[in-house]
Amino acid sequence: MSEERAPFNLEKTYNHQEVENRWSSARWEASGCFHAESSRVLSEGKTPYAVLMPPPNVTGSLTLGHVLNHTLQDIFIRYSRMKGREALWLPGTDHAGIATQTVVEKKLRKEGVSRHDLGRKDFLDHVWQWREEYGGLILRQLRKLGISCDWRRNLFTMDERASEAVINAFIALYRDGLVYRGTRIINWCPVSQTALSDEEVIMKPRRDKLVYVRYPLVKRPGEYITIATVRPETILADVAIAVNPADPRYSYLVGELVVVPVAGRHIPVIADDYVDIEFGTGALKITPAHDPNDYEVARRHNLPILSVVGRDGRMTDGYGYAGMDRFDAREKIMADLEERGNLERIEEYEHNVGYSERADVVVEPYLSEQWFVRMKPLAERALQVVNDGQIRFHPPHWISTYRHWMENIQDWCISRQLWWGHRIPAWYDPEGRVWVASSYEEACHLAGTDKLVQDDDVLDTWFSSWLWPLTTLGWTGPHSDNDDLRAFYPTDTLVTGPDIIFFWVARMIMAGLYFKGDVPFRDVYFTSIIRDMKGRKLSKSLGNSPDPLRVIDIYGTDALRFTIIYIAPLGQDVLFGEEKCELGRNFATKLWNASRLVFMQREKYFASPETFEEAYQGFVPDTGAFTFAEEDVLMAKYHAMLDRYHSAFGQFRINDIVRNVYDFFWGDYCDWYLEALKTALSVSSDPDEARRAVLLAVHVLEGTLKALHPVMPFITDEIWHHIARRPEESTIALSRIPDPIQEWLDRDISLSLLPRAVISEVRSLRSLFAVPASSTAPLILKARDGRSFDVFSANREIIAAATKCGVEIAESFTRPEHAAASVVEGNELFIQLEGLISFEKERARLQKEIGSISSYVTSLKKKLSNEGFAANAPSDVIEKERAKLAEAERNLEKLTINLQVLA
RNA sequence: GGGCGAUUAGCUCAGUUGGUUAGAGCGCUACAUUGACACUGUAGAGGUCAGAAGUUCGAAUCUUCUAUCGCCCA
Repeated sequence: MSEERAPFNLEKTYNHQEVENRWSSARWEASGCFHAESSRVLSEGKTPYAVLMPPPNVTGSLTLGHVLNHTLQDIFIRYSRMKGREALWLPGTDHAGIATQTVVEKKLRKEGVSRHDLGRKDFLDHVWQWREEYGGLILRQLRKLGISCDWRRNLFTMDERASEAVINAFIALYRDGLVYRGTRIINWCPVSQTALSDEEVIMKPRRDKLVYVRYPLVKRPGEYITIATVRPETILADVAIAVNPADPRYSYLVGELVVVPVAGRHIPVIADDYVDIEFGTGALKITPAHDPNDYEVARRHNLPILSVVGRDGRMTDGYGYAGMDRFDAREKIMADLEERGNLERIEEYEHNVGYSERADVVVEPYLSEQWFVRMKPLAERALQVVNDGQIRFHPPHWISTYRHWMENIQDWCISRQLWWGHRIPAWYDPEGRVWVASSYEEACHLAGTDKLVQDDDVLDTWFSSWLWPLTTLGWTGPHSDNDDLRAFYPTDTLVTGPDIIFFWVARMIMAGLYFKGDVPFRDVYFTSIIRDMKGRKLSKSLGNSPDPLRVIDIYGTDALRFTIIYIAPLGQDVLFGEEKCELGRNFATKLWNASRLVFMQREKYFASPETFEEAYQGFVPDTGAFTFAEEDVLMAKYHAMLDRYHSAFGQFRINDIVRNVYDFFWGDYCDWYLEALKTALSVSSDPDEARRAVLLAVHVLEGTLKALHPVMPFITDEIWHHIARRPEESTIALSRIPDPIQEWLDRDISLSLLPRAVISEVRSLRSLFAVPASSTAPLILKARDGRSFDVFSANREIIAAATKCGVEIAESFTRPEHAAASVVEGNELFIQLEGLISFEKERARLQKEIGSISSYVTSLKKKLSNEGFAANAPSDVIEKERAKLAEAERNLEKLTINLQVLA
């Protein structure tokens, strides 16, 4: 326990690097302040709050997307912790099957070795070694963000515990008939040489050639059917020509045979509703091995299946193209078709083509035997819980996207022809029968033989990710139970990008319901997509993605966190440019300097830290002790800020939170209150009064620091440690954020706002008449009534300092000559500017002012005399309009008199 | 083709259930540098809220259509 004596004030200038290093995550982590315990929920009755970190890919490095996502999660977690909940943030990383295997293979290739040279076991050793060396990068970078996870619970999807869960989940689904093995056309990546799920295929527009090809009719010499295709190389695998049965152009040909160009085979003309009469020529070639729709047509018509493209994307046909790349074969076959007279014409054609997400090559629809998860039974309940609000989406419009996907869901291809991943727990006996078991021994026992061979394939990485809400809490299979699960499942808020709503969010909901019988989380916050200033997606190839670590070096973590939240409204894309971080940096500097001012005043009026702390400890703001109007305004604005703050959290409007605190602190606290405080202290002759004023300033500063802490954790902890001497290991993160007090919210501060209004008006007039800033002008205030008079009197010095005027508060009416005059809520003010103003100018100004107020009065009168308005508008609205009118008329009258006096 | 979203000041965006003479930040203009802060302060200019029609006493806000842009799914 080191008791560090905090200096009584802050350094002159704010140095974010020094402060952020001092409160680095490492230090927070060392104190264990971010650890959560199930016992505090189960035995001490604390309310749990849990967040699952979407596990970043181990091959990844920090992007702005991570910054936004993790800052949001940290804000939720820190806020909940500061509300007194047992806050658990579960971190981890994802083994990213294809990406990681690709990275390691590339590295080995440089050393001249292929994974096949090494063999499966040695290759996997290399992957693990790579992961040990480089896989921690992303987590180290995340720590720079100051995020407050319980790092003890860090989980990797390939860890033993997580792997056990994956295997047991697979087995349970298999036994329930929800996992099956089947022959299907799947998305094949010829580069990674593995199957992909539909979600791993990115549709991209591509300019291709639509080739019109003539198929001669066997029994009608000289006649032919023309089809249009973008994949002429698959002509070699055609098994039929299909037409729509309702298409009169072709109905007479159904049942006849045509000759496949180049191949020379005879294939039938068939009729099927699937064919679109409008598209191309209305006749469609059927190539079941290379198109999923054609595959279905072929099955309906009992047609054979021919394949001409292999696993590596090269041709495998028997017509002389074998070994050629599929795209080269396409060119060659077009030339050959032309030579043989089968080519009718070629059109330019733009269409969407599927690309492999990782390898970025055109995926090949490929017929093969794979493992699938039957999705329909899982999707029904998963859709239900979102429809009935057991899980809420923020913003809610994502529900429609989710619903649409769930209602049209296809089975999930989960096998991957990779080595890095969870190997499928299925063994084949010599007869080819499959045995699914948790181990070889168990499989032998089931099969009654030890001559078993394990399936070579591994499971899709998302097959482990969909169990994340369970595995992070120690679940290893359907019968798992432990304190963490009991305390923290279901978790509370999931923060993720809408791009993985199907990949991950939907599947976690399915898994949670299926394996645990309950939803995995209550609220899903979908983050904004970050783009560059031109609105383009951030990408490595465009070179338009700023390196967050560099931005942090320049502006500071707090500044980056603040800025990205400030500019990222719920559910909207964000245009980010580094220089926007000036906003956050400037705010951090403002916070620092304002605190320094407050601490300077504290130093002036309190003899020592001890005397201050003693007074501060029992301090409660008391309206009776206020000496100037801004103290009253401050407290009302402060509580209004807290009120909006907490309700914004309830509504997941995180960017409202920062705007709210920013506006309060900069606008009210600094611009108005601190300026008034400086004057009040300088003219005060009562040290007790001065001390009370300083205590209030610190009180509101501390509350604001707490409210800001979830967004700017470093600077707030630093300043908080200067409010009172606190042990080094104590942290603002474990303090409580104040709640608004109703009494302050209800308080009418309209009188206390009068000095502000007068100050603004005088400043505006001074500026309008170009009164030199150096000259002091006499200002006469004529109060509307006794209460206004009292407020002006009590704040005379403050008004004088803020306006650089000698202020006289007049009781009797003495209209001065040579003055600029104005009215503020019925109170008249005159700035004597003899020799300084032109009467012409003042007259013109007054006339303009009177003109605009008159038209305002007219519009208000019109509104109020409208019968419909009187009959339908709520009474408080009518009251408000009446008050506006009365006010405007009063001002109008006084301005008119002023004009008459001038004239 | 289907679905979702956007369109408010030069730029980037707030504007929560309809009740403002429509706001902020940046940029711009003018003024202000020895007491917290130029990463600042004060004042100011700048908008027929994409267009049209409708609902309503009242529309940036609700409805319909149109235009432009973006995303997702065929």
